[in-house]
Amino acid sequence: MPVQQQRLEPVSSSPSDPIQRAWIALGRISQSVQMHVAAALKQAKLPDLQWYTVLWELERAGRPTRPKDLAVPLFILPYQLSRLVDRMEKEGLIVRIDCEEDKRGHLLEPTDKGFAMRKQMWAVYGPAMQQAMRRIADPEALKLAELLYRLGGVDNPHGS
Amino acid sequence: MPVQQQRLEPVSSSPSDPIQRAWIALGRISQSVQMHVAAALKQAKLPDLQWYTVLWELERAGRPTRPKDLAVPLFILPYQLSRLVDRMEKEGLIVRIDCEEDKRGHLLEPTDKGFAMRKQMWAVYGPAMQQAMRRIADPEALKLAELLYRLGGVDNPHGS
DNA sequence: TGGTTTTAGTTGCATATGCAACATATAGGG
DNA sequence: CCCTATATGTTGCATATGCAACTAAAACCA
Repeated sequence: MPVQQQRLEPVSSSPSDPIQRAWIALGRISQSVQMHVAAALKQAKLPDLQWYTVLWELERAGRPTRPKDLAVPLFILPYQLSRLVDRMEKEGLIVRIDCEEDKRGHLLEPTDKGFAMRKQMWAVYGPAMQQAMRRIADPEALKLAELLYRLGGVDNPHGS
Repeated sequence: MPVQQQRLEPVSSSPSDPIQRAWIALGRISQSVQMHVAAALKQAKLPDLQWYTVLWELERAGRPTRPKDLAVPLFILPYQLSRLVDRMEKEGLIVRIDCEEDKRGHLLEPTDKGFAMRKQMWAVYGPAMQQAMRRIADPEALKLAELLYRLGGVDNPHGS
């Protein structure tokens, strides 16, 4: 056992009440609004939000993109993305094309059907998001985003 | 088709930029902090956060509780809870006991092992939450919780 | 009371997921 | 150049999940 200890502090302190309240609120409310949008998409017989995000990232990139470059913005593990791409390719929304520079991987690109699907999904997604967020006004929304990004340690989220 | 229209407005408007920013921040940051805590529990070879929440709600209730009364605070569907209870019962953390008043259902109660497990999980969960939330101070956390609850339409969350 | 509707909870089945192991290609170092 | 280490994706298998169909008890109601 250590003979000397610099300070006497609790080894691992319990979160303060405000922190716990924020934590709980974050879990509950994010789940609630996510479910609202997910339900809207399902009711419209459209694919999952994740599919939208893939299509959107590919469209935003504006060129064929490597899975590994998608994995980061999507917060997704490689094997998860691999199967997600499988399903989306099977539905004809994206295609895997050979990558000349690195024969291990490939490039992903939306098909025309993929572009169309993203638009179609946005027609449901947008209004559902609006509805889910209807209780806060724009200035509060900005404040909320700012606090969240500070919490997440993101410095400059305005660019993307 | 309608002969007269009161106003000329887009049928379903796109969310404003601040709303979209808040939406995206909410999704990303909540996922990020949740994953942080989930990883800490997994690394400690402890069960999922959901198990904690079940144990905690049962402990908080202070008496045997019906699944249907848990489903609401847990934001969980009946069939999900049914299987969650299966697994937790198999691990000896909770028990199903017969309900005299309503023979359809039963009551859930933590075992001693269940109580112990909740404490043990909190020893990891608490510090992990602290760590995940370390970037915001208490006053900001309160502001965040307030904004989130307003967004979710919850009036008085201070009680629970 | 007898019949219908609701509520509480479970389950069969198809699909999705996590994890660890795998295949293959590139990069790095003597 | 060869040998090892690392990076990029994929996959077998066990487990978890969503959905719809199901059982059974309670509530309603005529």
